[in-house]
Amino acid sequence: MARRRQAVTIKHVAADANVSLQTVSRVINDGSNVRPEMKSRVQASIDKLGYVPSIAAQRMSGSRSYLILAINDRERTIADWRARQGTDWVDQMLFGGMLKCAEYGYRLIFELVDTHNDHVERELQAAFAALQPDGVILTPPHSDNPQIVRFLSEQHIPFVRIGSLGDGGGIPLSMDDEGSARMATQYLLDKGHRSIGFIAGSAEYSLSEWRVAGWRGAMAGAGLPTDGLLAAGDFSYGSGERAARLLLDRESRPTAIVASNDQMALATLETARELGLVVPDDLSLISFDNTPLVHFTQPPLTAVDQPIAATASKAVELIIAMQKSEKAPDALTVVSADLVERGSVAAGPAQLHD
Amino acid sequence: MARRRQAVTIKHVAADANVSLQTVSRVINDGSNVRPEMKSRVQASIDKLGYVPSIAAQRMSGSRSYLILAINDRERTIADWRARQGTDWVDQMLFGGMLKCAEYGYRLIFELVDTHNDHVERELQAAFAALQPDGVILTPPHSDNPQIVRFLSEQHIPFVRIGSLGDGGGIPLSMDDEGSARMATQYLLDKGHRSIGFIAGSAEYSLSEWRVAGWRGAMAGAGLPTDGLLAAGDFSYGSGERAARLLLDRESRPTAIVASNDQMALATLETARELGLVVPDDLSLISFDNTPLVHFTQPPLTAVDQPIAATASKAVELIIAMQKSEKAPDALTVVSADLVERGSVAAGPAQLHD
DNA sequence: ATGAAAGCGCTAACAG
DNA sequence: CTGTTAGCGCTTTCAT
Repeated sequence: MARRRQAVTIKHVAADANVSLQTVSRVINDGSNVRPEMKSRVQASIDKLGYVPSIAAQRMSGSRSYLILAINDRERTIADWRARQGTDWVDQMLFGGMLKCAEYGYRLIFELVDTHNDHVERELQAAFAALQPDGVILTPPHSDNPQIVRFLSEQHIPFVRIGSLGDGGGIPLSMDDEGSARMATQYLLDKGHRSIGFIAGSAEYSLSEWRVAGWRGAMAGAGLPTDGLLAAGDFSYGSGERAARLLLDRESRPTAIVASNDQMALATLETARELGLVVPDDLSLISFDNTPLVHFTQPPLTAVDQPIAATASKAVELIIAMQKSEKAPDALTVVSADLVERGSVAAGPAQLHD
Repeated sequence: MARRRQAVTIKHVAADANVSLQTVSRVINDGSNVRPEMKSRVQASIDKLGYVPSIAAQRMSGSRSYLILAINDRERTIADWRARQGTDWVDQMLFGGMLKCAEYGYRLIFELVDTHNDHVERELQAAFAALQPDGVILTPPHSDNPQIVRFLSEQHIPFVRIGSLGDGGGIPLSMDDEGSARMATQYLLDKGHRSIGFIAGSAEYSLSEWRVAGWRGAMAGAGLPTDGLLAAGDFSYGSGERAARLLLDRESRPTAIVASNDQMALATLETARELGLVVPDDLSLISFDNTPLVHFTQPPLTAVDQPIAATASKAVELIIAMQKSEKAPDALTVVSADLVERGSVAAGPAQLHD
């Protein structure tokens, strides 16, 4: 390969505009301390020559790298890719994160990291040494991984922790899991349901307990008990089956169930069918996440839409803002979720008896 | 932000191993012209210090950037992301491309580019100036965009053109569209079908016509006519509906249909239902792509699996190989596709009359 | 408000 | 086989 050189560099621009390199650099960056007329002259040369700075050179000179690392769980991500069940977490991360990056001239780089791994720090160190990103987006369950959080804190780099309360550094960013679960439960209560089961997600994810808390809160608010209505799951289809069976085999089974993700909702749907229950007539069902499969079930699932794209977009904004201001936002940032009504919820007993 | 420096650089390694920078550099790279004992001494220091080279510095010094650009169509990609129908093209590209990159210490950067845009060249130029990638993966319809191909040729950089025959430069890489369509058609012929309709994809994609050619070839091989059995589509659901109606409203309707992608197959399925036809009893159906939705239809769709991950992986391999060898492979590389049998194909008339 | 000089981490080119 | 030198493109000092 021939030794590649930059086609047009800051030198060309400087020569064309008849100014020093420094002035061009100032115009490219904050633009302070440059007379307006100089600025426009330089800008004209930049446009004329189609100059775009090399991020490698920018990074080399101790400035920004314009790279943001989005770190996801390797095991889970690869499993999802392999399964081809339509889980679109990665897509939505890109949708929100990448497009927002593009607005600011940044690039998003995806990185898969094993949580269950002694070498996490080593892995991260390698990625950092190679890329020197300006910021990092952490997704669950990494957001609460102490090793990762400690490492990032030491780097003195802005990092956003999605689905974490943020103790130990970094910028916490929540999708309002508790509020969403409360909303979904309240929605069922309003429809006349009184006995509402809940299938929890993996305890490895903090958001799992928040969702449980939201459901508990709504039930308590309506003066209803939750005994025997909570079943543990781990986000997998199999765990959803077991949890659904546990809830539905009871003498007085719930008339509605909220599942902590779509896979477990799908399992619940299937289990209900096996038990001869019709959704939504005999059992109302709300799922979490709103991945593509909710469109294709029979009936389509009413679901809490996890605003992944909006959250990723927000994460990028927070990182870029913090890079400039040097300080993190003082409050927890929350991106709220919506409930998408489809066909898996019917009126409950209380409403039917009206 | 404090001025960030590399924690451990080539200098530290050189000092630790008591050799020159150059020797360390040699060990990092090809490793030629270094005595084994030196090499292992240097390697020991590298491991001890956890040294990883900065790609920015490597790029600056005129070497590789270890960055590969995967270019996708902006409009279509964003539409898919927004629709959340489970199209997993991007995921599978990452699955194959990113993991293969990681094996070689490269990174994959996703880039969205508008095909229908006068500024394509400008867009590409900007991405190149900023990142200076070592190679590019082009996906349809960009693979046959003359402006893009010309620009990349001028960059003297290896680039792979997925779904293109490759006139005008670059490394062509095919998913064997013609062969797959022939295989799917032959599969239906073997099942006893004689009247097999075909719904074509957008003419903007070369692969659309290859798929048609495969179908034609199989039909011709069986001595069967294709008159009136070809319907045009553009990969959208709506176009699939129109095409299906055209084929199924005929006096003597086909007993089987091959659709050029899943969305159009889904539309065909729905159209058949509206016409009171049962799939697969009254109509057999094979779709192309094998995106997640095929699992969720009623019945699940028998489909040609587009090996996107394998293709992306191959693309990365080709780029890296070419970077080293300086020369492109002499023949068209083909990644072959499989037919995944599900529930949308039944025996046709010829077999039933046996 | 502008310019000049130094250096980031690495490798190509050239010596030895 | 190994070391030295120069320079990639840019930004940070530091002058003016």
